[in-house]
Amino acid sequence: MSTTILWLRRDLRLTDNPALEAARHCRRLVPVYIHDPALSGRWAPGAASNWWLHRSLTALDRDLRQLGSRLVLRAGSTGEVLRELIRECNATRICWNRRYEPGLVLADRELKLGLQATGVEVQCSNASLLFEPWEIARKPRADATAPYKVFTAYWRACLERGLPGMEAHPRPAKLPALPGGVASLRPTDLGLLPRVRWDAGLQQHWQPGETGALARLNAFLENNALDYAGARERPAIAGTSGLSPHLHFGEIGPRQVVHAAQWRAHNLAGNGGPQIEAFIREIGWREFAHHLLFHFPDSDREPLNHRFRGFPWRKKYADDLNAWQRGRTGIPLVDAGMRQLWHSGWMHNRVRMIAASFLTKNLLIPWQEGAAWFWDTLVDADLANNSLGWQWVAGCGADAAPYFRIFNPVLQGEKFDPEGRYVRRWVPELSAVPARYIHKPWSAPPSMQGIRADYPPPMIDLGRSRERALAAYRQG
DNA sequence: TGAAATGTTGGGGCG
DNA sequence: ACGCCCCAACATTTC
Repeated sequence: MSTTILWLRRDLRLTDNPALEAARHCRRLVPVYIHDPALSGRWAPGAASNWWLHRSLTALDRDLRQLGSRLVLRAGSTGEVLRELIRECNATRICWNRRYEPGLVLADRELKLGLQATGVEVQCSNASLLFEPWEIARKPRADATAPYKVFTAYWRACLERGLPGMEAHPRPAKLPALPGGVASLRPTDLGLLPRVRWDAGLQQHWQPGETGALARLNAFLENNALDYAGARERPAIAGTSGLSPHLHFGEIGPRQVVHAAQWRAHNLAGNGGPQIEAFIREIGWREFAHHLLFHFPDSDREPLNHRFRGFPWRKKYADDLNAWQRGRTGIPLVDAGMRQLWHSGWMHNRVRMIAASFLTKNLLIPWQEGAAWFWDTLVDADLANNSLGWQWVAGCGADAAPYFRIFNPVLQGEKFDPEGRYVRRWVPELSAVPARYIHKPWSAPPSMQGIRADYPPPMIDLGRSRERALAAYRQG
């Protein structure tokens, strides 16, 4: 009887895991995670992402042990580690779930061919997307296909094809045991945790791992789904699902999410439907992002719209970029968002758009700088989502916001955080400012300012910088 | 998944 | 009763 290796990557779960499903019918199963920093190329994961990974691997090992198995941790060059492991345990078969980032696709293909050439059976599956990136395509001519570049058209094509709503592969009740004597590193050996323990904030906000992911999903569908469309716009409310980091690491899959959401809609008599539909559409944006990055593999750093290649971004902006990163722009809603990010490894989506608009439009700093900072600080840092989001805001992406759409953080605050609860939570220097002025404390009469002295004045005039951006975008 | 400027309408105060 | 102004509320357009 055979020994099978289950190579886990961004699919750190036991439910609805096609590679696990393919692998588990064997005599001996070797679940392995390989830490191979060289593989991430120019996008080495940031500290927040590494923190999450550490916790997630720990949780996965615990879950595997409950089923009579455990997680083997190795570090080094992926190909060498796998070959060595195959030799060590006489494995005849290896199963994994695909990744779609540029570089990894090619590396996987080479690895697969190399392993097959040595007589190892390789089986690849899809655990992380509703549709493979090549599965949805336009047909501009009868004899040609092309990737979508407009979300609504893309999503319509997905819906017409039909979302995979089938029941997920259930979590196995038991897994084949590991062969004896397979060595493993401990999670701490991977050096993923920060040397300076700044992660207390992350700790209190998140529960990495499959159990935490499923708890999030259920709590969201139970408590927030009914009012999703409205509540998700309000950063002071926990109205979003909070699933993004869990989805990134594959602690839960989009098929499970969609299936559970549709089931919930089915049980919500009447008006629940549109709300759930709005939620599933956000899963659609995630799919669209992966579709785009797969077909335009340099869109993580080059504008998709080539007219932006010579765009007049500012050249010297180190101090301004630093003020934005630290949440010291003097614009309350922007600062609140940037501090939420730093403290919790996450930022509410509406505030992401506003903070990104401020950086790229009001400050005219290249979107790549913002993307790099988000990459370093977000627990849900995901190359496809991050690249699409920044290009969308900057106006150079697919289906992008038109150049003249410049968020006014004051109006956005008054609209979506009317009492200023979000700002007060993350910018305590402003906690005594009356609601009327919380989003524009500089305009409060001196008698009732309530700003603590350590809060900076606005670093830039919103009106004038808006005009400057419009001029730059018109000519660019 | 904007904002700001401009245009239109209609009610109320007032001479 | 009437015209006029003011301005809020809403709609349209422009960036």
